[in-house]
Amino acid sequence: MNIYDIAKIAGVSIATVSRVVNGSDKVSEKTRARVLDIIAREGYTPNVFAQGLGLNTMHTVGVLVPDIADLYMSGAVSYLEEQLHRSGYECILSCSGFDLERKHSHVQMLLSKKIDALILVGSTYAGSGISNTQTDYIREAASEVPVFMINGVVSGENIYCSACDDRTATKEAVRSLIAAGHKKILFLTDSGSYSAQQKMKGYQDALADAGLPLEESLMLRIHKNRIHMVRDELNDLSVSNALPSFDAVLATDDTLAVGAMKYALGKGLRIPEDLAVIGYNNSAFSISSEPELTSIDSRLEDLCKNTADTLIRLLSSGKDSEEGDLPAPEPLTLFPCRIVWRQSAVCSVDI
Amino acid sequence: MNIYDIAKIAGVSIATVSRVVNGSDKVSEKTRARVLDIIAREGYTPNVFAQGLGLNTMHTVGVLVPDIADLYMSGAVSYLEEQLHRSGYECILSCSGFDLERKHSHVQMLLSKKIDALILVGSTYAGSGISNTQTDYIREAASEVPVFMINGVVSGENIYCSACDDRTATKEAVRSLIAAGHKKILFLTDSGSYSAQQKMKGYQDALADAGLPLEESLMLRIHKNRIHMVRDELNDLSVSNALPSFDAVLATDDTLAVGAMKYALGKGLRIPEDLAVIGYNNSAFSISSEPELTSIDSRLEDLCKNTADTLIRLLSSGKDSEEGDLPAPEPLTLFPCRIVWRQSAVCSVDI
DNA sequence: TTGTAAGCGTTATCAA
DNA sequence: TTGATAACGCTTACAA
Repeated sequence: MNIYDIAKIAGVSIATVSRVVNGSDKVSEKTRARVLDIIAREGYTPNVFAQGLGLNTMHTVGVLVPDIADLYMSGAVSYLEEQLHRSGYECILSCSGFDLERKHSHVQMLLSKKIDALILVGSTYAGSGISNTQTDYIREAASEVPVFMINGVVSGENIYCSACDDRTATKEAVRSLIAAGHKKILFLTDSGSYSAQQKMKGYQDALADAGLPLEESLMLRIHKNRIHMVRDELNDLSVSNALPSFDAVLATDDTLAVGAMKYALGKGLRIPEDLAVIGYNNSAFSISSEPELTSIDSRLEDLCKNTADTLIRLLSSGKDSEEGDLPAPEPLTLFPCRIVWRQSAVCSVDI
Repeated sequence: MNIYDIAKIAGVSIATVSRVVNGSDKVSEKTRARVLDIIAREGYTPNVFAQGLGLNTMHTVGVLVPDIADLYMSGAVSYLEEQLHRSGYECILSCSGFDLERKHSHVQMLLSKKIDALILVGSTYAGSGISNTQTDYIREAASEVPVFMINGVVSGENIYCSACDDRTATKEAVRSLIAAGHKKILFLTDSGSYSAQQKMKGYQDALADAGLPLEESLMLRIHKNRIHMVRDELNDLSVSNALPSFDAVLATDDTLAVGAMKYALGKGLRIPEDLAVIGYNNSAFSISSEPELTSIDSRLEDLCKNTADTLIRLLSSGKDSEEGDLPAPEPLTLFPCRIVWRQSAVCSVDI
């Protein structure tokens, strides 16, 4: 059942059917009603490939995540999909992992599907910030479609970033740990991404402000972010005397924090008395653990809302252009984080 | 840059370029090399809309989940996406929620995108099994493309289901609880789906086998599956004396189980001495909690592998048809579950 | 081995 | 208000 069939049944031309389908006002009410009727009765839907060929869009957005099984990413996709779907866009989801080459090839594949825009979720796509070569493929992509980054900052034409102020948040959290009397605070991460680096800077800021020394060994990067693997890796380090003593942990992800708590519990330490723990992202893991985890809320929902809003605005500008020419979107929107205090670390400063 | 441009540069016809792109063997090596060279140099990729129009496929699969933020669904999508991507298919992800009307409209929308197949993740799409009207839209969809169900059973032409044997697994788990001396076992669910019903039947089987009475009030369906909401709902019921006393819980999802543990901890109960708890799905929540949660592994990865395999097999049959005509796929593949014993309930039977 | 040309199902321009 | 027709970029018989 295609547009010719409908036209034949209705006794009109395909142009008229097309006008009816697309809600043109240059159709008589009588014709419109009849055609609409037939369309409904025959269950006709326009062929999206043909539409795509003519209009050069299928109203899809590419969404790339390193790992959809991670609560942070799946939360982001959940927010994004909801908003985009409501505006008539569907998501082509792709999972790239953390390897640069695979990220690049996944982006290429998404572009080849003629997506209207590309969303990259997670700071891993921002590279380490050391060199531009790690993010050149993003600028390359941005020459074809607008690119949106969630919690990553990359500069370039047609690239729009939404991130939260990890540096300030981490600094505040560590300041509170220091105020509570902690002296040996372990910074625990599994990543060297832009975001992880910002957090580390915030950690260092707080230490510097308090006049505490910066100990290399207290900034620990481990390899896995699965709870038991984190626990085991800490145990291994401890056994081989490679782990300095510490009385608090600031982890760049809730799973790392829970892993650290498992390690501590195994050692018979009391939380937060012997060891205070602060996680990141305020995920469901922060309330599933025992004691429940103080965690930094990275404002994921707001980042996603902001992203979806500007995406829609950008894609629909130039269309009806009724909208009075809104100002160009910001290349970077930064949201302040919020610390959610629970039992694993208590608040001891005004924030 | 389109096929005409490449043809012109290479001094051949578009048919030849097309043949080169599609790896036809009816091209001389010399021509192929030259064309390939130009394609690479110019960075040409075929327009997928035009390809779609001609071939009536864009190599996409629709993946519908009620809620991608749920660990079960995001785990499923993770496995599926990986397998499908490897076979050259991309996923259009859509989140429908649990409302029948929205499920239907999301399926329609996916079909309108001319997907090659549809995957429905989660037993919610199987309806309650009471009436066929709840699943008619699935059979309707199956008349257009093959439909695959993950952990849901719906009968119909062109519908392929992968599920795990929830009934037997639950029965075994409850049998163990009974053997350990538990008499008042709470069956805790948030769903009336096919899968939840199978689990309830398994629960009832075990009670019947042990000659224990079936108490209506011990089969509790609550409304939310967020940890704190579960805890609070149990607390509310307890306060209003609507909660029977119980010494064990079998929950149809790990989050429910963790919520029940939070409730118990709030009451000062010891786990598993005063209250044994068994969850479902063996998700990361089962190891993030304290004590860690005994949970029934619903074999998600195997369900997804099976689904992706038969999907690929089905879609590529009739193509090269080199494959010696494999047998038709089974309409239902059932996997046995595995119980993963941790601290919240100990194993007291041979399984 | 290569080229010509029809067909895929729309949208949009231009005439009527 | 309507209709005829070109254009979108590809695949694939069929011819050469």
